[in-house]
Amino acid sequence: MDFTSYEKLPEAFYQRPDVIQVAEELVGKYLFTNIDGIMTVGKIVETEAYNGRTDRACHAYQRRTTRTEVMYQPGGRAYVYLCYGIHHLFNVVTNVEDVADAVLIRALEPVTGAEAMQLRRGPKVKQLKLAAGPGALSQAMGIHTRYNEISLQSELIWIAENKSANHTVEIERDVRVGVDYAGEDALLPWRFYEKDSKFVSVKKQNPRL
DNA sequence: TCAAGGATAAAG
DNA sequence: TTTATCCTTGAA
Repeated sequence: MDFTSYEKLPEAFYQRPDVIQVAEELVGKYLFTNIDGIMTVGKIVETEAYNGRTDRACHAYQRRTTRTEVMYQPGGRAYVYLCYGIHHLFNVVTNVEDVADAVLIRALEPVTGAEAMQLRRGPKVKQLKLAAGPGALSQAMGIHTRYNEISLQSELIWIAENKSANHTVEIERDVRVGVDYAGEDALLPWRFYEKDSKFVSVKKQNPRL
């Protein structure tokens, strides 16, 4: 696979003030990991935005603790945390220092290293499900909470765009998954995914969006 | 439908 | 120190 037309997103991409826009623009970009000597690449097909100031669904909402501290760091780092004691969820920190925002990366379409993803996920997992869902995605890509806080300018985990792609992906918008605890903020249309992609984790939940 | 599982944050 | 809860998954 030739990646010469792929360019790593600069810190400035992540440090912009509107996490909603960043989440939307991350759909169609490419997540790379080079972990345990294995390069894996997937096209991002599903994301969610979390806003630390207004959004009850965000871990950093009205709190600055050991866990959420990384979200207060400058954009362009990884926020990886353990969910339900089992799943490592990968987020991208956005916005500037002291302003806590993040984008959850929820699903990928495998591009390179599908065999490695299959090995990490287990033999029974279907192709379409290799990285469909945030926990599955991290397992497929080798992402672990040990990589919390690392820079996305590193050679371990990064995101790139394909400069030679001549079509933009069509993007659908929906409510976020698994945030019922957030009251009315659970109704915000802050999930973005590639229209008609079979690699998305959850189908449309609110048809009016 | 439901159990798995460990870290987190707030309460005691 | 205890306890409820969690940005989920896959097998029943």
